[in-house]
Amino acid sequence: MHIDNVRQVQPEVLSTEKAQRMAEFFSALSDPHRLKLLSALAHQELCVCDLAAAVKMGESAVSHQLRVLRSQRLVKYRRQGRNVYYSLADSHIAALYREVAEHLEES
Amino acid sequence: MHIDNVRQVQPEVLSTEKAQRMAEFFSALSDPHRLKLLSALAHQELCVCDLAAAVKMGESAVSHQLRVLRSQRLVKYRRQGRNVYYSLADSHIAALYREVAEHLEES
DNA sequence: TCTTTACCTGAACCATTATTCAGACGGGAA
DNA sequence: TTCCCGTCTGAATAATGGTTCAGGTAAAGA
Repeated sequence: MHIDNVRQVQPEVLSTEKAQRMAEFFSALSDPHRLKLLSALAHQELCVCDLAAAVKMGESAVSHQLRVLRSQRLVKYRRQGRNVYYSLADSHIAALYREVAEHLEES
Repeated sequence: MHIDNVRQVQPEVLSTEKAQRMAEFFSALSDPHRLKLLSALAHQELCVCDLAAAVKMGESAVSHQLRVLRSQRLVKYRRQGRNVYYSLADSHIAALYREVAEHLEES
């Protein structure tokens, strides 16, 4: 054990609150079905039933997953008649996607 | 249901394999303790017992979490005598961190 | 060699999360 | 109003993930 190293690093460690918030954000991205939904929405705005058909999931399951994405503000939505149209919330998501894709390409 | 929209989007949807790999990557980042470990390593290289002290976890728990980070190549390590020193694997991690922090700042 | 320190591993237990099903709500059309 | 369609919700079950404990390996020193 090297107490001096520990003391140096301790103030740099993420606070529990920030670590928690960040973990919740990554959790929202840690499911293949949700990533498929996002990749579909990256292309165009879609309503729930179309999303379900595009990624081959039940509509209820899609609705549950969209709630998770909504809770982290990854998607936004608008109601039009009987349909609710979802789309990506902001541009960070696309940048994030590229970063990760790049990391995963490296063998 | 709008079959034309579904047909347009379907080829843009992530393949199951890629979605799976990406989900596993984000899963590795979806735990507050692992994020604390990474934030410590972003500052300097550390051995397991110092990491455990810095983030106030048991050494066994740290070892388990490091295995997850290793499996996604988020960290690398080298043995020196009885100690194993861990550090961040590459520069994408820092960029990723900034992207997410920016997203989370937006209220 | 025997002991100690640092680290890793597997299994058990507990907590969290995903999926499905059934039903409810809300808007539009008859 | 009544019915249908699209969407959401809550509960039950199944699966996944984290922590702890006990034990096991590897390296250094007595």
